Amino acid sequence: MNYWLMKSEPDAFSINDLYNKPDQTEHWDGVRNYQARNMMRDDMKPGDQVFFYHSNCDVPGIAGIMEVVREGYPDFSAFDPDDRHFDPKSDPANPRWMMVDVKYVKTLSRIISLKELKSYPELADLALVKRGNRLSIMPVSKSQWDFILALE
DNA sequence: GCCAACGTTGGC
DNA sequence: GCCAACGTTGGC
Repeated sequence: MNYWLMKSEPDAFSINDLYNKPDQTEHWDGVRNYQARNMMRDDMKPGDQVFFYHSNCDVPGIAGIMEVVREGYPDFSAFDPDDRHFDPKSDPANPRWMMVDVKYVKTLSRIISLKELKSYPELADLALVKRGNRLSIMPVSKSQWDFILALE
């Protein structure tokens, strides 16, 4: 099993929004970055555990946990001219962008803030805390995962 | 294949 | 709202 962290702006889609979805499941559409796409296409499998990270908000940090329930498949929002993430270069016959489905697992009892995550030497290698990192999906090691969970 | 221009991300 | 970081685009 693998572990991940996925970012979302809570104004657009938060852990509460996921909680309120039918079956508490949603497709993670709109990712338009090749590195992140490759991880969803090649590496994320049902059963993988994922931190839900709230970005670009008052207190950026880890807000909850979700689980991958469907492996990578074409991101159909790329085919919709009315969608914010429409990409005319993504051909339905040869889709450029992929997504996975995720299911709500739990909301943490508190937000574990970016500021706090940066303060632990144990997490120095976590891509999230590296300067300038903008990846919206990143791998988390088992030891990092366990360490962060123990902070709650 | 280089690289300047441009757009986006996301913390602060 | 600012701006550093950085990915993408497109002219050459």
